[in-house]
Amino acid sequence: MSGPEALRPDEDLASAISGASRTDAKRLAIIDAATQLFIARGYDRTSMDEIAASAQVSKQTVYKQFQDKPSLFREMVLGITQRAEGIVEAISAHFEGIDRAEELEEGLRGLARSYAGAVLAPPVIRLRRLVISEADRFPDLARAYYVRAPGCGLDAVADGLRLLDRRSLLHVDDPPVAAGHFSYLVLGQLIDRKLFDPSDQITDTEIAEHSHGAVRVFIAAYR
Amino acid sequence: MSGPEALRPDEDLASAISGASRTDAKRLAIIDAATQLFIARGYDRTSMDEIAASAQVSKQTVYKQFQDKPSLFREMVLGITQRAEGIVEAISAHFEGIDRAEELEEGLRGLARSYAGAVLAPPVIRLRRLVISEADRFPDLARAYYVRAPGCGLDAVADGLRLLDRRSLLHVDDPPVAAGHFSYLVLGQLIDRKLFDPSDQITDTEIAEHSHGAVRVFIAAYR
DNA sequence: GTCTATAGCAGGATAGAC
DNA sequence: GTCTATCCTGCTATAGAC
Repeated sequence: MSGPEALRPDEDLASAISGASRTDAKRLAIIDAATQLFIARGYDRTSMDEIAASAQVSKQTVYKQFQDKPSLFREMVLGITQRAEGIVEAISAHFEGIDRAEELEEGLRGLARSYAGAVLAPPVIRLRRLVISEADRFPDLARAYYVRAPGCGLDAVADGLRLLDRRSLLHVDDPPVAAGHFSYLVLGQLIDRKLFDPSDQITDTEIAEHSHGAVRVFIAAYR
Repeated sequence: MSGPEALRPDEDLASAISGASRTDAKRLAIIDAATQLFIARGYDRTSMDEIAASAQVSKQTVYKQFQDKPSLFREMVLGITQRAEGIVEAISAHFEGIDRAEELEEGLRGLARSYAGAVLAPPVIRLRRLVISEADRFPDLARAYYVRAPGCGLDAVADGLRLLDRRSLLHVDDPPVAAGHFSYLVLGQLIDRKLFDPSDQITDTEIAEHSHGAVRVFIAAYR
């Protein structure tokens, strides 16, 4: 609501300069605490008391800022999802760096490694599990997340493959389908492992080896 | 515990003949009700009262048969997982039916279709989501499920690919790795869609088209 | 506007009748 | 061994003090 664009007399100077009112700061603290707790403990096992305590705010303040627990959960998930854009840019950058045929295999390997590294990062995979877990209770939220996170990744890969097709480095008739093949060759099994076993620490070496095989298969099919 | 192999004096004749005591029958009814409810509503949102009511048994009987809610959940998941063996046999049968090079592509397509159909069946995918959802609370159970269900599927595919390699229909140096490629080319994206959107009805036609593309990529890499 | 206190309720687990 | 009734805890959400 309020932002740095206006000085309102009911705010003290410090908060006006910092660009956020006290209530906005508390709102952020609440969202932050909710993010940590929901991701770490799940929806049902996180109580509004815990969120308030962790945000160092009273429970009443939480209910002033957010209508109820479902609303807070929605805002948290949708807010965090916007940060997924970083991955998309990284994917595009990798593709654009592939100019010549000799660079193709190593370029795709590098892409696969950073793609997998981003998706398998502990907070990211935990958020994925959380959203999947609550897909029955929040079906619209799960669909929105799918479009914004995995969907955007797939789109970025499709765009990149279209580029490589134009550069005559690959033959890609149907970029979205090919993007699905690439993405799930690279990510499918690793995501599954992490979803079922949160404690499974997938090393960079494993990711690299897995990416190597996945890229080899992909290139064999689309060269 | 008890079964048809022994007549025990503390059971009446009818239950001895039927092979199950009254308590065993109730135990089964409880497991059955728990299966339906846990899969439909999740762990936290299913109460022991509901399970008892659905099994037409008093709550006390539930607690006589099962120590507590976690125990009941564990038995339910491990019990249902054993039925996954049907899929494994179907996979093996498909592979063994592939004898000649002309049959390869269509044979693998048929395999892919029935593999995907089995894994994406609503109760199966819901169980998968349930186990993933509770992976933090029941890590041992999630690992056991992964080994018994997706793991067995992967093993069966690896065995089949080894067979096709021996028959010189494919070149498969590392069957487990190739099985991962095949399985996640076929299943990855569809599982993801269903995990995020339970209401997404994937048609047989979609499965067939997806399988077609996945098998084309796989064969291009492993022929 | 923020905190303390509490209403109201649901669910897991148990005690005691039969 | 099975059912009815109950205890206790923990949670969401709100009312009222300051």
